[in-house]
Amino acid sequence: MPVDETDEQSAGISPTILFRALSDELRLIALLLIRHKNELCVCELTDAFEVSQPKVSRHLAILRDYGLVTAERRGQWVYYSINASLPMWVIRVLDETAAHNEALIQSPLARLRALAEHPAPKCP
Amino acid sequence: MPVDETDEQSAGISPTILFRALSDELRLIALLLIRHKNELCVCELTDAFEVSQPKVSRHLAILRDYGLVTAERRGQWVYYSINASLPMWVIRVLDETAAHNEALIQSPLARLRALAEHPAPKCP
DNA sequence: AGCATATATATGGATAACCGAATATTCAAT
DNA sequence: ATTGAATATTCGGTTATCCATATATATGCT
Repeated sequence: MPVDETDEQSAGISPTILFRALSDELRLIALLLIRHKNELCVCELTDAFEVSQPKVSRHLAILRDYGLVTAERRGQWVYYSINASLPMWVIRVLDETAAHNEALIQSPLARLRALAEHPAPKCP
Repeated sequence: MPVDETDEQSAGISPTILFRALSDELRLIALLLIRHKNELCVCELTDAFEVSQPKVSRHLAILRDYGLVTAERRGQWVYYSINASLPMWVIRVLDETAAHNEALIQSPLARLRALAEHPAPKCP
């Protein structure tokens, strides 16, 4: 289990914690997707990754415990966004990573878009 | 437009691997110190961290295996430097981290400087 | 109330990461 | 060749991480 993030906001995240969060591919890509789409709910990410829902939920919980994302419940869905109080350098690390590794998020992003289209997604 | 023709260099490091390398505090600080000082040998880092030599050596081996640093033997010493063929975005991630977390490297850096001074260091 | 959907958590087990201590290797100098 | 210093590697053990499965909670609808 992660860490005790007692402070709700603006806590300068420790670099070691940040990089540990990013060291898992699903967490990294999820973060980049969330940053790219502004917000995403669990079922969208579950579809995007084609993995089990508990797996996505667990990793999102880690990102939340680390203070990287915030969760907002809206109806039956829980939407995750980048924590607005993250220091800018963390955002720059994310964007730098995204900008030079487009292939990373490519297929899950394509799946996200496909779901937004025709096949009547169950999530939104 | 793709940039890498010389595939011997410009080793595109996987973001996941990069962040895993940085997720250990000793490795992260060692990397930042090496970047700051241009090159460092094992005994200097061992003194800077005040930990055992095998521990430093093991972590440097990981950084080397991941392609983040290169090692050059000079006499009895082995000097580690940042891998010159790392993509720029990786360097920017490192510098961004260093610039906004000065406290991280503070004490080992002070110890490095102290060693460069009076007490006749054994390494250099 | 009762059912369906979305999300979260708990459990047990496999694998990986890290560590300290001991041992190897490599080089320089006698 | 032997010694000593610097570095690298191996070994056993502990802890952390990840996973799949099962179950729990929460919301919405009828």
